[in-house]
Amino acid sequence: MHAELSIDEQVALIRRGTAEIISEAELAQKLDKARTQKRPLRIKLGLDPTAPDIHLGIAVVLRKLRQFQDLGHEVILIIGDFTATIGDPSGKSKTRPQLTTEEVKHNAKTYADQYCMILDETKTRVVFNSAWLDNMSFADVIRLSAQTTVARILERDDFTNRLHAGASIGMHELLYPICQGYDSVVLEADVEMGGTDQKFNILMGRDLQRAYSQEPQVTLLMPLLVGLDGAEKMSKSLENYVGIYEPPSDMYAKLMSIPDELMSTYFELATDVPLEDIRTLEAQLASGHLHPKTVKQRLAREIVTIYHNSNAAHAAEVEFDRVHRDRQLPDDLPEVVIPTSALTEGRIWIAHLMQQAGFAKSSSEARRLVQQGGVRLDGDRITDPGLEVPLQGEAILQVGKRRFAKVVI
RNA sequence: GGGCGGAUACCCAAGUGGUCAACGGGAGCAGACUGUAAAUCUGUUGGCUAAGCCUGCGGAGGUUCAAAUCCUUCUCCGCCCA
Repeated sequence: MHAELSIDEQVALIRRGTAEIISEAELAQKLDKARTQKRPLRIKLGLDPTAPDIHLGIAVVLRKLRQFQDLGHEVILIIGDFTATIGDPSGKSKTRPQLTTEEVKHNAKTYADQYCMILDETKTRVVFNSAWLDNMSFADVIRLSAQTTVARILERDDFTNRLHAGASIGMHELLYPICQGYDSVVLEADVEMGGTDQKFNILMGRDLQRAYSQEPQVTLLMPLLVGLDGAEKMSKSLENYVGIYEPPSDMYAKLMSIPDELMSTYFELATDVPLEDIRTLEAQLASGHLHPKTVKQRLAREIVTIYHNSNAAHAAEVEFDRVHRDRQLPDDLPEVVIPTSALTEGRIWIAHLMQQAGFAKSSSEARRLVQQGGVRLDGDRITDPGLEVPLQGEAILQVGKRRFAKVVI
């Protein structure tokens, strides 16, 4: 697709959004060699099958891989089914739980079903690292371990910090970077991609490749996308993520909730809006020519368009304005059917109604919400936590600003 | 192998016999304000048709009128020495 680009142009394209490339010169060299030898580069990405839902954070890396594919290269996704049983200690302050083989297999399959949303399937190979790691003998492991030193492994921040803080470090965790690095050796990877938290592991791959007389892989690191909370990196477990399979309206609303300061990062990492345009937007925001909300709406539209289409993005925007700006009811309300058995003489306690609708985990919580004025029935605020609601036909239950349900018998 | 210290709610962290459903911070939730957010302010955060009752401070026992607090034991974790 971009095969006519010069090497410099290709490097510039790849550079967008990256946090670090080790090194650009090596990358240019490899790109050049690939062109003259007509051999696509092997771009490696290790995926951790612990959290199988692809979100915008992982998409940052996948989209970069897609650029490589568009330049004619091959992507190898390594499902770390073997290494997941160890648990990558990266960025963790404590030992990760080890997954069972069954859990890993299941998660890995989900990934494989999802990556094609972003990647070009014809240029993607999916491999499981258990294919070679499973079969290593203890002697093999010892030989491999001999390629590095304890001091080298302990250079890693997470380990040093934990050691210092008196936290436990499992022996097996020390082997994690070696396993991942060995993957690169087996695959003879030309480039390994990852988030900045993967720097150490990826660099270990370079060391091991040299030890096995291979040309070391280029290390390409993407920034970790900050999640919706504006503080932590986007991750499933922190529930601050936008999944690429989410419905347009959810995706749109979630994106509108990011702090303003995050907008340009999101534009740069999660959309295809050209860098010059992003700089223009920033300038107009700074000078007050553009309202932050209009810019954020553009962002939300751009992203929804990537994973759905522009019509869906537009519809999501209309919906969002209606619910959040105009405080109207959403278009389609989830319906909650209340069995007649839950009624006493045609009435139901408000707390139980809320629980039925899934808006409160306990009647205590429901009470609190009522007392705090967060509950409305057919638009009227409810103040009495003991209220017995007479139910006939249907009613609109609202809890907080964004949870709605149509209650029917 | 020996010595010492620790485990409290979503997380961090007070509390060392009753006044403790448990200080404080973070985070979450709700309300106000907004631009949808952020920031700010306020309230709230075990359960139960509740001015009451039940469960609860790593697990299991025990002492006591009364235990998160004392004793025994078990599990897990850290530190120091070998």
